[in-house]
Amino acid sequence: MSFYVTTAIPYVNSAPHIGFALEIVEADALARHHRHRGKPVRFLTGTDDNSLKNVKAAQAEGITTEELVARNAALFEGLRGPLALSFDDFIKTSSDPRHLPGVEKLWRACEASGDLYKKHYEGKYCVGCEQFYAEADLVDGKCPEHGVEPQVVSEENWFFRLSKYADDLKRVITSGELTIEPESRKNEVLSLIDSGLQDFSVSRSVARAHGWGVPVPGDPGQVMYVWFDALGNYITAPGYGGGEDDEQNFDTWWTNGETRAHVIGKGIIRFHAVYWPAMLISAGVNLPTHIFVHDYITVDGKKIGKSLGNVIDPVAVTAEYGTDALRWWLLREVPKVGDADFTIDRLITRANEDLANGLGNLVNRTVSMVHRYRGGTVNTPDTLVDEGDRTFAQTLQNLPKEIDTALNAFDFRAATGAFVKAVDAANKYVDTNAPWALAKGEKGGSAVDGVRLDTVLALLVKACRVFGDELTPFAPALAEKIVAQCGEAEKVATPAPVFPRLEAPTATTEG
RNA sequence: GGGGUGGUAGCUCAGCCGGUUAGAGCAGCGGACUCAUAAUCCGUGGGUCGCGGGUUCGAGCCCCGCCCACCCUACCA
Repeated sequence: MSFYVTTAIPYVNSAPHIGFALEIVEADALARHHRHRGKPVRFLTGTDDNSLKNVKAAQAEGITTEELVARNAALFEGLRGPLALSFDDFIKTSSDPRHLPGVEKLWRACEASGDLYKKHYEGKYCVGCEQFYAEADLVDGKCPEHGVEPQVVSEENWFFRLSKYADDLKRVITSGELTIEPESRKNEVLSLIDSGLQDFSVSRSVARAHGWGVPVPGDPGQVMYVWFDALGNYITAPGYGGGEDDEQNFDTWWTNGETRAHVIGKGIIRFHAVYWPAMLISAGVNLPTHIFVHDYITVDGKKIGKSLGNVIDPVAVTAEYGTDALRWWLLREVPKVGDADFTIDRLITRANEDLANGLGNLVNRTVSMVHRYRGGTVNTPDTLVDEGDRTFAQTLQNLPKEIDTALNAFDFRAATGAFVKAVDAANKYVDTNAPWALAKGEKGGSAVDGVRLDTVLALLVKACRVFGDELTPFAPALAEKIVAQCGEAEKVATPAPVFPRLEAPTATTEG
């Protein structure tokens, strides 16, 4: 019955950008949707604190790693208001008391299965990437990503016996026990598994980690590879490895949960769809049921990068254009497969088109007419006899199901698209039935027109109420305004625009 | 080097298992209406479906090669 959804936990060496906003808004839309449909929902997000990159970033600023992590984690947690997020839990892997015991338990469970072993390892390691590079990958002896010479590292590390799990992984992914969406990503993972899985290092020396990270149980000279501990957050947060109450909580959301979904970006599939399930199988813990992989957001046609100077601060965008506009763009325009290009212009166009002109105007004209022609009172007919009325009523009735279907497939664009289509149908319905003409007819003595006017207005109010309701997962603030505006039972509130058109920024800001 | 994804109207994208004249929205053009946030509604122009072959009665969809963009991953077959 339950729905548990997570985002990846970003490492916090800088402020959140719009790419993470996409991920967390998608997860939020899912959480709100299922909550709205009456399911028990738990939505987790948090920060990956134990990355060596955080140590480096802190050094560069001359502050302690703890300070840096705390400060930047606050920026991520602070997205809650600006993005209207409804997460139930926020875990910080370096300071949350639940995390350490849970990850230790996970480690020991893998160890007990005989899947952790020590091996001598030597290689060229880039601190920026936190990974080893083969000689051939280096460009002029330097890391292709960061342009610096990697360190030569030689040490004994713990390894995880990933090679052992190829068949298990293939089985769970092929059978759908672990669903990977979109399908193309699933195929990608399967071919990745087929290409051969090698054991991977799950620890590093304390020295290389600058003393930062989760100590390996029983081996104080080593700390866990950051991915090992970071992935663990998905189960340590709901209570794995905690006390009795925690374990009960863990059973509710994970072990016995109906849906356990991870929303992640395409760059970290291997960790989530290969390493993580293997670790869980090894530890005897249930697997996630769904992994949804989103692509990236580009800005003005270019990849997001600090060096390019095109980092978009989602908080600044919402301050300028509003939370609903940004959420709406993320959920309405980003395709399920393929990168999406963000521009302020598109954000504005989308919001004005759908939310102001389409939905907002519909609500406004509907409520206004109820006031103008009926003094704010809705007279609902007992039955619908008109063919057009029935068709329209059917459209409204179908909408929730269409949204369900789309969101079950993680297709946000299809879900919001179905919504917009229904709003369009409502605006057409207004014009087709021309309530103003019916009002005229009634004034001229036509009782038939009067009855007809009641019916049309009642259906429109119903439509607006349905829209207010169904909009909740996507644009919660606007949804609430619409619900309030449409009133209850036979009364509607005083008309006032629920979503004023957005103005484009003045051209003087260019260049 | 290997694997993958995308390349469909000016723009953003749909096109399920191959099946009539390839769709939507926006932008453009023309018209209607007045309840409404200069909103809404109707009509309309616009496409060699990246390129070249092939399979088929029939291909945007399948196969082969190539080009472009992006992602993952490696010197292992």
